[in-house]
Amino acid sequence: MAIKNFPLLSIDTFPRAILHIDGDAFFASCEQSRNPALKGRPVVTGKERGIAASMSYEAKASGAERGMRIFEIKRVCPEAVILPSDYETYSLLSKRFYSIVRRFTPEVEEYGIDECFADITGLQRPLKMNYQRIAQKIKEELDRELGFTFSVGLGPNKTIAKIASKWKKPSGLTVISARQIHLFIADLPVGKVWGIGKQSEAYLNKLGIHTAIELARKSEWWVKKNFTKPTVEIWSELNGKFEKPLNIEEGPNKTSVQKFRTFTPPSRNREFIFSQLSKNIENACIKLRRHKLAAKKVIFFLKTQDFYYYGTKFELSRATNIPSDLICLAEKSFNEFFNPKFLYRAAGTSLFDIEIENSRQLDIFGKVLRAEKLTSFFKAVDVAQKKHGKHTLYLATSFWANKFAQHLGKRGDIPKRKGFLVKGETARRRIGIPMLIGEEI
DNA sequence: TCTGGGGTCCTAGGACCC
DNA sequence: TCTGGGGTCCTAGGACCC
Repeated sequence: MAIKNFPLLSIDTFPRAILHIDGDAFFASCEQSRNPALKGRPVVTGKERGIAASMSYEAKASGAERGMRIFEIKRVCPEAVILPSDYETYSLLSKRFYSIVRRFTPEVEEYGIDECFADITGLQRPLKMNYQRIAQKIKEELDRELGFTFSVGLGPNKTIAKIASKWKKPSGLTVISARQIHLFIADLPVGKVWGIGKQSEAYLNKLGIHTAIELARKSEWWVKKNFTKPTVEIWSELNGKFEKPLNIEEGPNKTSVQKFRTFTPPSRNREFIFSQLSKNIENACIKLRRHKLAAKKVIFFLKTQDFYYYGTKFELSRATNIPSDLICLAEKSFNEFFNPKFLYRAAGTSLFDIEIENSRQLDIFGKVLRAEKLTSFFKAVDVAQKKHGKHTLYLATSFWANKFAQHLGKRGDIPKRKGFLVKGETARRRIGIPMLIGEEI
């Protein structure tokens, strides 16, 4: 099964033609795209937490690196423009990105906010272009319409397409046919291969494997003996096979929703910590409602200053996306996982067993009426928030968390900058009206 | 590097059943 | 019951990704 050194042939066949498309310095590029004055200048995002999340190539050239402290960035690159992350804008551009790729093929996997896979197998004839030309065309449309560059890789499967898109950055277009793979993986450290993490890398090293080609050349028997499914699939794809199908379900096909936030400084104040949890529950529910989903299982958890997690888990009698239900539950169980002796750094919730929202479903106690009322009430809240801004209306239990956020002037409540809105989007204002939700609703 | 915030998938092993 | 073997379902937790 090991690959051999084939001579390079002029005709390369692609049993499957898979693209991996990656936005270059995506967050920073989004900022430059919406504010042309920033083009050509070093831009760094991540101001809100003091750690660089993304940076433009101009900033990278000055020595800025991902994960650096903002004060370090200022030292190595004093002229850098430092901005807070604005995920709403980034995901907006991300959607435009996917839709441009979908002009060419419906087989698109939205893999991350700044990257996707696309299957263009069999499109040469209908598009009257070879695969490389199709890749080129997609790249041109992305670069032009979004106002920044993308790096594209073409290969026989996802693993190789990933290697290809990374080959030349920024603004690269790299083609790796099955018979050229060995040229690209000969010096590639095995830990750089998509899906090989720290653990696997260490284990592979122990077995004497250091480069991707050394793994590719092992026998199937050997790989199956030493590894489980994920690594076996990677091995197979390094040998040019197509093993990992694209997950092309569009939009939100989530299996879980998590909202989690660290607060500084850490706290042992019960009221404050509960309020943080409450706020996260609210936000998780907003996310569910936005996608018309509801969850049947929920975990509430706290993270201590020394990185231990404590939490509790519930299965509900029916799926919900109503925060007051969950907050009630969190309140009742809070003492099970909160210990006033500990210092906490974060609180969060995770919702899973997700279903399509269905408010008509009767709960075992027949509380459907109240549930329906609440559902329509929170629908109205969603509408109001769309109009006035995300953190204008919130539950009273989240009051302290919101106060705290305002005080720090960060997170989620960044006003949209004018001139960058597409139709239907409004600039946001922050008002901040706490409201009480009681049983009487 | 004293450490964000979201996710997905896989596997081992226990519970339970015949 | 002293004695197997086999199946399914579920869960917790690990590993990995951006």
